[in-house]
Amino acid sequence: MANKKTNPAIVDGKAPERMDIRTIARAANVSIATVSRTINHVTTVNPEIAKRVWAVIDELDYFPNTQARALVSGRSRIFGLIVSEITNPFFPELIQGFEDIAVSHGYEILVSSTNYDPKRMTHCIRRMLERKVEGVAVMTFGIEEPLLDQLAKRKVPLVFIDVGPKRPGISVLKVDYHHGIRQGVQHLAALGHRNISFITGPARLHSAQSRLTAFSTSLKECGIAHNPAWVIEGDHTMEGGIIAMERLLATKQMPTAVMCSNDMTAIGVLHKLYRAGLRVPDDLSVIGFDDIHIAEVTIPPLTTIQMSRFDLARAAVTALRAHVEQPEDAKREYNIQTDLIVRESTSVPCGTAKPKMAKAKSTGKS
Amino acid sequence: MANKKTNPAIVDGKAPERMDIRTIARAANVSIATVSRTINHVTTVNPEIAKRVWAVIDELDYFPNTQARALVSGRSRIFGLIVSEITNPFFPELIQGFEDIAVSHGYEILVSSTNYDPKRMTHCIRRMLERKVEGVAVMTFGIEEPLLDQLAKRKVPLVFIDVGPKRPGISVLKVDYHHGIRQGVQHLAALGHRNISFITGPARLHSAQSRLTAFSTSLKECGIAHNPAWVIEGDHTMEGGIIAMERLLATKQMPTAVMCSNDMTAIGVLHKLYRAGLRVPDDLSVIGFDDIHIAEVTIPPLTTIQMSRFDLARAAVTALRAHVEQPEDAKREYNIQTDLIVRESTSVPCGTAKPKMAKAKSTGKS
DNA sequence: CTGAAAGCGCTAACAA
DNA sequence: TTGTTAGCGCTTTCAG
Repeated sequence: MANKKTNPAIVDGKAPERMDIRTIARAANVSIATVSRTINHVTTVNPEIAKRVWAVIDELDYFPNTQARALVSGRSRIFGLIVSEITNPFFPELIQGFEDIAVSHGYEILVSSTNYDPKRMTHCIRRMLERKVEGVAVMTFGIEEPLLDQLAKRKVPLVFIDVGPKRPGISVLKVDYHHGIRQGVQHLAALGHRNISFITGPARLHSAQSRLTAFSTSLKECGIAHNPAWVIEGDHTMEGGIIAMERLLATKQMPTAVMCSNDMTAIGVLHKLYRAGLRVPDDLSVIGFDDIHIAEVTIPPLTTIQMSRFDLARAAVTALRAHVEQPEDAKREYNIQTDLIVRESTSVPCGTAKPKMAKAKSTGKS
Repeated sequence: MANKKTNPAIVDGKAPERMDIRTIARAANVSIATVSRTINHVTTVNPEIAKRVWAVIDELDYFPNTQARALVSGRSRIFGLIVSEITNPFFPELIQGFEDIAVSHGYEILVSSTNYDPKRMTHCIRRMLERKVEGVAVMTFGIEEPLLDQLAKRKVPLVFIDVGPKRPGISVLKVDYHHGIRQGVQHLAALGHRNISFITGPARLHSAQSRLTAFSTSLKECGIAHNPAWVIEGDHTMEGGIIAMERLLATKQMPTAVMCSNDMTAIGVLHKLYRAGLRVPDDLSVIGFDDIHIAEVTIPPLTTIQMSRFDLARAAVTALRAHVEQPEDAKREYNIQTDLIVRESTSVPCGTAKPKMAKAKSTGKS
């Protein structure tokens, strides 16, 4: 009784129940192969016929089954995106860009946040592998080895930030931390600051190290002494910023300015200073890093170093696509710039030019 | 002549190239059906054999191809999650919870933000349909009709916030705005405020309307007059909060307290007041809504009404799973509570005697 | 340029 | 309890 592919819709005259490629083929009076070619814009299809097929597709409101497509073609058209923690505003802004760009190129994205938990990381890699992602952007500012092995073993194209193994299929987004951080230090130096503290990110994160290194290098460039007691370890969270600032307040000699490894830390610092009754920037200047959206409205608005989420997202997608679509001309490295954004959390050192006012009132505004 | 499924790996003695179910079956000396049953924990499999199969699976580091599985079973195990804008901190916190819970039940999630753009919305529905999501949580605080039609037509289970059509396969998360907002108004009233302003969300969003209604109702309950001039339309963004506050500052008679439809608006308000040289809560009390993470460290820390992202996420996943797995006992409605969190942005009205310590769960630290 | 047919890797009857 | 087999909906040779 070999009825070929037995689509009931075809057997009797009733309205097709299953909206599949066969239904379209039948309605357009062509073979499923032709429908497939039409959908995939294969140029050898007779334009007349293609038009007819499209008409049917539109009329019946048909769209191909992605699962089936992926299964047979081996291409899922999904990119994975792993971030440290989605609740840090930096990441949603990055995700947004990544999504927009990926989607505009026909890819879907699978986001997952690891919360710095190796277990989660492993699990999330596994999920991505199961869903057969065609590439993964690891935007965690720090590489976990086991992760890498799992992914590399399956030969999934990867993009990292800052550092990554030099291997085919892997690209790295090189962030020029030094450029922006030097601007920040110079800005502080120009204001007259000589005693500058730095609150780092988690010590094991490579990007946090890079930022710290950029800071001390810049300090040297400005001929400013580097006081190790003023380097406090934070963890890129507000809470970490608060704790770090507490520790800083407890030191013998206070700095006149603080640079933070990211904006969330700076927000924590601002908060702690507020609690301590200290004014920013009158008593202490504060500089952040990232330039997340809310940095514009902190009190006072945060002077910070901008790292473009959009550039990061675009470079990541570009790299991944290159690996998938034209492996030969996939670049190994992409450069990302950073730049100082001066707002109002920086000023001359305490006791310098501006006379202290008795009351903490509004500081200079635009 | 029918070599069965011709897996080259099986033909010769070399290491298997394709890691599929057949490779496992062969290595474990069973049929692929048995492997499939083992993986799916079908109880009729002989424990001895199952053990052997699992051993092989572990050894070869095999995992099933999700695409194939989805294709044949008709179950993608993907839930869609649509949010308004991922860059509003409220949403990442919700996404995080949704992801955690969904993943713990074996579902993957596809997130997309509409940015209040109907075009994006349509496109994103389409993408979800193509990926064959088994359900969609529409966490946009406002329904767009066309969206609904598209999804409903395909009979995809849906979860909405606040309102949604009463139809099988659709659940609604009823947020009890009134409970928390009344607490807020009472808190203000107890402090002595009689002149209270409300900055709304986008007028077309149902949730924004509900919050406003809850506000005016609560006002009446406290016997406070409702002054329409003090109801300003915002848009749930910081910028909107700034603009709304500007308009409020321009009114003839200023209120002594402001309630905001969400925390981002409140943050904008705080910023504008800072700019205007006004102190919070001395000159004006401010209350937010949502209790996003940074509300704890705004300056001053924000008194706000908490709506649990985690409860929302859990209810959404629960509802979706119910529709998929036990349609008969899927609930139509789920209730979400809201509660006042008193911090430091509220105090007695300007000009009143001495501020007294606010009671309730104050989070005053050091 | 178009159609027939062979699977992609897996699940789910149906047999044994 | 286990194995055999027929597809899920689509892409892709390979003929015609």
